[in-house]
Amino acid sequence: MIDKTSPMPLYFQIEEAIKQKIDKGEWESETMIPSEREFAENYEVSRMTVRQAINNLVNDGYLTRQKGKGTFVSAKKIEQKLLGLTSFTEDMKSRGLRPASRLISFQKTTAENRVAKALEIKEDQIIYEIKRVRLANDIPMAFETTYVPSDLLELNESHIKQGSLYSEVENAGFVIDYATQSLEASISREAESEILEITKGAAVLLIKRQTYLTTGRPLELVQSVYRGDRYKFMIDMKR
Amino acid sequence: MIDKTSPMPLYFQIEEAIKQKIDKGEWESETMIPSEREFAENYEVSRMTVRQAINNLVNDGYLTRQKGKGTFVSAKKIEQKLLGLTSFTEDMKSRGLRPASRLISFQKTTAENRVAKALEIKEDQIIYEIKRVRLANDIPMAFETTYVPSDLLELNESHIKQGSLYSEVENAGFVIDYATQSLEASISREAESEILEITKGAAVLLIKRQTYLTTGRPLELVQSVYRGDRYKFMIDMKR
DNA sequence: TATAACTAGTTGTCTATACCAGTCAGAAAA
DNA sequence: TTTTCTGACTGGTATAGACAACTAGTTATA
Repeated sequence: MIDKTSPMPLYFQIEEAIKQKIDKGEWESETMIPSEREFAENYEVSRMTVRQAINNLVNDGYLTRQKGKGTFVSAKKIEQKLLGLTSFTEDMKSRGLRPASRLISFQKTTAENRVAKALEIKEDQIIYEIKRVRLANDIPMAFETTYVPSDLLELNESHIKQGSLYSEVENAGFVIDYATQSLEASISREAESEILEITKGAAVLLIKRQTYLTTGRPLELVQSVYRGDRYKFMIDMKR
Repeated sequence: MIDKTSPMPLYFQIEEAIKQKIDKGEWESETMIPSEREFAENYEVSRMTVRQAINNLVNDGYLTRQKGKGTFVSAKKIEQKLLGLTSFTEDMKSRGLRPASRLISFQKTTAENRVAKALEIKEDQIIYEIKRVRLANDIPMAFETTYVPSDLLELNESHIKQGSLYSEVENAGFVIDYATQSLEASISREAESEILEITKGAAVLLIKRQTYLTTGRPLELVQSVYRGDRYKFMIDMKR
């Protein structure tokens, strides 16, 4: 499992071995992984070498250490890293609210000019268009429209209904690299007012997000209309 | 400089010592810092301990290593990270607009409850209250109110008019550590409408920012009302 | 029974040492 | 003069061991 004659550093090999077990689901979230001393004995390396491997994985967010207890597999990675940026679900949970979604429509269609530009595709290319109402404690919070190029992923309604779009992205072997987001204040139009259960002309927060893969290709364009009276966008910038 | 009897880990003390030299400007960007072996000898600790300190600073983006050459101070970090978060001026410049300010009022007053809580001071404590209109290409963009505890800094009108508040902070030897920000959509009230030259009831973006020093003390509370029709808040999340 | 002390297991900190792998300048050889 | 080599520097990898700090369960004690 570990090749001491390889030019690859031992700690790196151990790192990959652990990452694989996590990615393959052998070690699930919250699982305690073997202790540093166990690793050291099994792989016949020093404990410090094991620590270097684990340290890197902790820095990358794969693992969490707890003094006196052990080292544990972190919750899913993408959700953590782009927290608040990608996931309505996580955003609401962190505020102590119960998130839910109601699918309004799901269809394949051709990209109109504005969307095509954002997704860097041709105007007549087929895309998925997903419209959802996002709820917190059963109160409508936002109206969200997502656009995804259909040549990237194979999607159907059940994917959207039960799980995260991002787990599908992962399954397809794609990795999200970064996202850009814009926020602006506006006044609700007729269409949104009804769905969000607010009066026409009420304040709304328009959030537009574009997510990019490590390949450089845009994965999605998400446009959300949040209720101004119920939603506050929070952001922390450290050091 | 390093206290071996302290309960603080040695690597942490070394970390802080290096950070200080960087923050104080003693070691500028691109400067090569002493080698790991030098540190070890000077502080009378093992090289591995020095490496742990440096590793953390590399992970935090303060330093970069180059095998065979040395370890170097990274380009300025605070400006990078907090850019667009702290400075209206920089924000506008990056959009190709010409920023300007018009001072509406500058006074010493006592903190009301809400402000006192945010600044973590007592309700009757003296604070500066600075009200400004922020302009971009001579068009009113935002109405900004800043609150700063008066025991932290000595401020007067000319400080505000000519320069940045932040250069005063620096002069006083303080270092900004992090900031939290919230954004929400609302409807303009009478008072702002006039100043921002918009109709009452137009969409506005309320931005509230709290800035904290490395000492843990809040430096300022800033409340801004941005015109919804002219301002879009942009944010990039990488990795 | 309730509390205190112990114990085995965990990660955290630290040492002293060794050798490997790039970098660069100056000495030696062509 | 130009090229090559050598040596002294840098950070990178790895070892073996020690003790501290914390956790949780067990055992001894009041």
